Amino acid sequence: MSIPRTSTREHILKRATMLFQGRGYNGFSFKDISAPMGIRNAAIHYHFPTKSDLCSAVITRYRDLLKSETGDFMKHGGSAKSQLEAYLAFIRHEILDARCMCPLTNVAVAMDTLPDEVRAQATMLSHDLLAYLTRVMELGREQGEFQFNCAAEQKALSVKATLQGAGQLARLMGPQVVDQVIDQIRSDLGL
Amino acid sequence: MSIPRTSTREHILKRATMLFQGRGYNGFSFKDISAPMGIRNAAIHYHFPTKSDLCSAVITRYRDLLKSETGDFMKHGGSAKSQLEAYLAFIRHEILDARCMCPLTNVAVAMDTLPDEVRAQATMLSHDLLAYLTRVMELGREQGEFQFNCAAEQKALSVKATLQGAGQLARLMGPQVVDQVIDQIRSDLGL
DNA sequence: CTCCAAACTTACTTATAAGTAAGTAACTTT
DNA sequence: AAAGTTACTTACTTATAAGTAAGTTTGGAG
Repeated sequence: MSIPRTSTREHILKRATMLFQGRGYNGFSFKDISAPMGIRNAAIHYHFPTKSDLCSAVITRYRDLLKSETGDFMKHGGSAKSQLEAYLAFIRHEILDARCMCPLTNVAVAMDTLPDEVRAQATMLSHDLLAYLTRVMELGREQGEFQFNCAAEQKALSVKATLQGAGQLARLMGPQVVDQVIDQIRSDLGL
Repeated sequence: MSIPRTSTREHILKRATMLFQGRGYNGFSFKDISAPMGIRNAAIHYHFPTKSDLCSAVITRYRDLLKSETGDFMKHGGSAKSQLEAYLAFIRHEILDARCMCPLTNVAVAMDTLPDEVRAQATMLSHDLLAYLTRVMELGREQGEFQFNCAAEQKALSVKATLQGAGQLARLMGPQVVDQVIDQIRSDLGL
C-alpha cells in the first residue's frame, strides 16, 4: 500500500459506526466494511481483534463525542433550551441524513445476542445520555424555559424514549414523522 | 411422531414470535426454534418455506390479533380511556413479562437487510396501529377524557414513539423505566 | 387391506460468518 | 546497512446459516 496508511483505522470505525447504527450488530459483517474500502477482512481484525472490540469502540467513540459536546454544559450550565435544540438537531440529522439510529436502539434490540463488553458500553452510554438530558431538564425548569411537573429524571427519560421511537417510526412511515414528534416534545415542555 | 401433530405449526409460530420480537430478524436462526422443540430445521421449512415467510406470518398474526382486539372499537367507538389503558397494559406486559418489543422496532432496526414481504407487512402494521391510536385520541378528546392541542394523528404518533422507546430503555436501564414513561404519557394527556 | 397425503426426518448443498497463522512490503530505529 | 515494527495480504479453518431433495412414518379414506 501507499496512500493513506494512518487513516485506515478511522475509516473502519466510521463505516462500522454507520453500519452498526444503521443495521444493528447482527445486521452487518466485516465484508460490508472491507469490500467498499478495498481492503481485506484481516485488516479489520488487525485494528480490532473481534467484532465485539469493533462495536465497543463505536459506542465508546459516541460517548466521547457526547462528552466533548456536553462537557461544558455539564460543568457550568448554560441555556437549557439551546442545549435541547442542539440535541434535537443532532438526532434529527442522524435519522434524516445519516439514516441511522442511536446506538442504544440497536443494542437494546439485540441485547441477548451481544458480547458483554458491548452491552456494558451501551449501559454507560445510556446513563451518560440520561444524566445529560436530566441536567438539561432541571436547568430548563429552573430558568423558566421548560414547564413540567414531574421529576427531571422522568421527563428526560420520556423525551429520550420519544426520540428513540421517532427514529423507528420514521423508517416505517416516512421522514415527516420526525418533525411531528419533535414538535410534540417541544409542545409538552411548554415551548 | 405421535403426540401433538396438529399444533406444531402454531408452536413454531409462537417461538418465532418470541425470538423475532426479542432479538430481531438477524438475531435468531431456525435452530433456536427447532432445537428446544425437539424437531429438525426442515420441519420448519415444511410449514414456512423461507425465513421471510415465517417472519411475515409473525407480523400478520400480530396484525390479526390487533384487529380482533380493536375491531369493535374501530367500528362503534367506546371509552377511549379504557382503550388506551388496555393498550398500555398490553405493551407493559410485552416489555416486562415477555421481555420483547413491538415488531415495528425490530423491523425498523434491520430495515435494510429485510425481505420485501416482511417490510411490507410491518408497514401495514404501522398504519393499523397508528390508525387505531389516532381513533383513540380523537374520541378521547371528543369525550373530554384526553386533553391535547394538536392533530390526533400527531398525538398518536408521539404516544407510539414514546412507547417504542420505553421498550428499549427498559432493557438498558431497568424495568422501572416503563412505568415512569407510561405515567408521563398519561400526564401529557391530562390524566 | 391398500393407497395416499400430511407431517415429518435424514442427509446434503451452498453461502457466509468470525477469526487466525504465516508471510510481506515499507517505514523506523539503531 | 541490518534489524525490528507497523500495517497490512494471502490463505486457511471452523462454525453456522438458510434452504433442498429424497426418503419414512402415520392416520385416514376408499
